[in-house]
Amino acid sequence: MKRSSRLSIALHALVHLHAQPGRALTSSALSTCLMTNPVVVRRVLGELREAGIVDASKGPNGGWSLMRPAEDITLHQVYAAMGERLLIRTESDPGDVTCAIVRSVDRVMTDFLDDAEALLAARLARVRLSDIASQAINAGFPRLD
Amino acid sequence: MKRSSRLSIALHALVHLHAQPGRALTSSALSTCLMTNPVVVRRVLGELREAGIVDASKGPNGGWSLMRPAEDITLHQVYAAMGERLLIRTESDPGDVTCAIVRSVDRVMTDFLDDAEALLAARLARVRLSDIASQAINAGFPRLD
DNA sequence: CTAATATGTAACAATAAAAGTTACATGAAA
DNA sequence: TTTCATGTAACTTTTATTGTTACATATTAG
Repeated sequence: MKRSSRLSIALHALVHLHAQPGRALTSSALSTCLMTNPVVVRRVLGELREAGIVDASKGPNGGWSLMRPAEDITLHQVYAAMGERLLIRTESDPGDVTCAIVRSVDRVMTDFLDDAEALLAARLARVRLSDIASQAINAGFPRLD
Repeated sequence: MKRSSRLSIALHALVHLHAQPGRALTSSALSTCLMTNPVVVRRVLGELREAGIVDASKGPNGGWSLMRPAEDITLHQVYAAMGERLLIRTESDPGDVTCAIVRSVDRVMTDFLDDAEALLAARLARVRLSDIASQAINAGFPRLD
């Protein structure tokens, strides 16, 4: 699989959990849907568990389930829970800090990105898991383009 | 060096060119300042050359120079010239396209990111190379924090 | 003209980040 | 108490980026 697919995996898993209310889904079952590995699913959902978005139960009939309705789960919560960065941070060589030019480039970029990050966070907060789920249901036709 | 440092390298190089008006700087000289390799500098500045931001001349006394004043070079132009992405694109497994959930997650994220990208582009267009350069000059004291 | 010098670029190596995998300890439930 | 699922460590594989070497091409000074 490609890079930075963790957020995509998380959202995909959450929609599946929402689509199967009442019963818990195992990381093994989810990993089949998501075409990945059970451990990868556990790693991703583990972070969402710490944020109180999902919960896991062990033993027979165990697995993952949502901790609150899809209307109350925003993309921003998911994004924050995973410590993900939507913005690529431009990095300079740490050995280069004595150069005033490098430092000012870094400062300008950092200021810009912090600002942009706040902007994105506000927008992410407006998208709910239920929005994605309803799109998935409406788009039940096999459009492959 | 770290990941996604190309934009940082580009800006750093541009400020150096601006700080030495009149004469061309070689990729070798720049690579020393930027603590990287001449070929890396040529690769990065080569993209800016195609966009008409800098130019390169060969032979003795050759090297790189700005094609227009720093006031007329915006971060957006640099960013666009390099085909860089400030936003990380979340990627799903291509084999997964038959799943309606994956497709709708992708669609929602793509829409969101396209929207955010446009927002960022507009903000980048407001920052000029001269802004960064003047910060570098004002910050001539050795603050290492 | 030619020697010196700089870019342009291909090809390959090294590095680092992300994901995949295996293995097993831990805990819950029937 | 057996079964099943998570939690997590350790390791391997994969991929993206950067670094490096090598050399062809072009330009300019002398």
